[in-house]
Amino acid sequence: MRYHKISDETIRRLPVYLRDLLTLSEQGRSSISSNDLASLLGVNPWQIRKDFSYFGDFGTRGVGYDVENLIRQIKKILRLSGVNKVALVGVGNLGMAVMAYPGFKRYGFEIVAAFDSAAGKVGKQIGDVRIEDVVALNTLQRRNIHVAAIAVPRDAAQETADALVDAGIKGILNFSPCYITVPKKVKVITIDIAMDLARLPYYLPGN
Amino acid sequence: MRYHKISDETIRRLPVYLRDLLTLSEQGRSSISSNDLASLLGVNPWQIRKDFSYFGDFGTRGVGYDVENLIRQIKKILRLSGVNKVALVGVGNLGMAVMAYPGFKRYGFEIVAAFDSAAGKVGKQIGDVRIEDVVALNTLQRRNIHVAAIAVPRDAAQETADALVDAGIKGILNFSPCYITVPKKVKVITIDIAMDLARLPYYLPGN
DNA sequence: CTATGTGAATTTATTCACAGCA
DNA sequence: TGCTGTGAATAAATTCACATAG
Repeated sequence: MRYHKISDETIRRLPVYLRDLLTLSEQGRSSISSNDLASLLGVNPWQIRKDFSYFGDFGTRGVGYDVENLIRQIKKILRLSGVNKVALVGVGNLGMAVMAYPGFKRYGFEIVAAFDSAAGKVGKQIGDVRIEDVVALNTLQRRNIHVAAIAVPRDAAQETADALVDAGIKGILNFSPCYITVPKKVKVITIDIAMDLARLPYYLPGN
Repeated sequence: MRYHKISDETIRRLPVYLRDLLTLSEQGRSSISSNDLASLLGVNPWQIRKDFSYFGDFGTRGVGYDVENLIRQIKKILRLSGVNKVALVGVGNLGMAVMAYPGFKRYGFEIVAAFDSAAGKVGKQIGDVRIEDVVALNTLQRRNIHVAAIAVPRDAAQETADALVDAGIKGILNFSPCYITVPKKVKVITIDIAMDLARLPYYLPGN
């Protein structure tokens, strides 16, 4: 193994590998070849081997990859080993779904705080989390929360992002349908499910 | 303009361009340069010009692009011009959020049917849509619905996809956290928000 | 003089083919 | 022999630079 800068495309694929490896682990599978993993994931075996080769010799030739070891290594690279505390801003329909989404826990994420600006929502209890007023965002730093999800209406997204940056947030998952500007040191990943649906008709047979 | 195969990357960006162009249009803006659009979107101007050049000469040199015309052209390429009827399978937390998501209407999508397997949910009315039993999926073809969203638990995703393919569905937006196998003529786009969150810690400053 | 449109150059990512290890 | 790991080949996407049109 030699040093390589890991490409963003590889980083994008790692969570997908991890997802199915966790499932395999739950099913008691201890080892898997790149071929089998590839057909499970719907990708090419050499893509998987290439991706893995960027950061280590994980496999055993003639055998395959050890599932548990691979999980450990991928988690380490993605920095998913511990628990990642996440704050949510905006507890509307989407925010509620985000809070209820069972997939996060699997990767060590826990939504430990929720904020909204509507007086009617503040104080309400959702599971273990009590909705706080957005003015309390500045408590995030001292509470050791470095990642936040934005699920507010478009017009409030930029000001929410600004407040989060002021509160020391280092990574933002943006569900609002717009581009937000942040300092370079802050990483933003925007998810707009309408954007994905919008490219589906292009691929449909002619009509 | 010459013929080029439009790359998937370009197709992925078109809905993002469209999103902000629609906002500009609502704000009454009639024309915009690639530079201004680029800074609005957080991308490079030449990327925008290159993308647009793949399918037409939309701009006016020295002036910029006509917003309304650009919207019309992008919609035409993405086949978003009319109304796209969408069926939803799985009306849990995520399914409810999908139904309530205001972003779809903007691109001409309308969720006109919803299905669930839980007896307690079947028959319930959500807005204009009455939840139907999944056994009624086979009515989709005659109802002229060609696109469906899957928001069922992982273990039910593949069988749901199979049923949708049998029902003549041509495009699937898969919210379930797994790969699903379908015939080549059917297009699947998988959205797993946990996958996006999972690569965020990688980009955070070292800890 | 401004801003588009596009070949050419560069960079990045994917695919291949096979050497090398268990 | 089976499957990984990886240089080399190929393909694809991005960036540049500038000719061209309004």
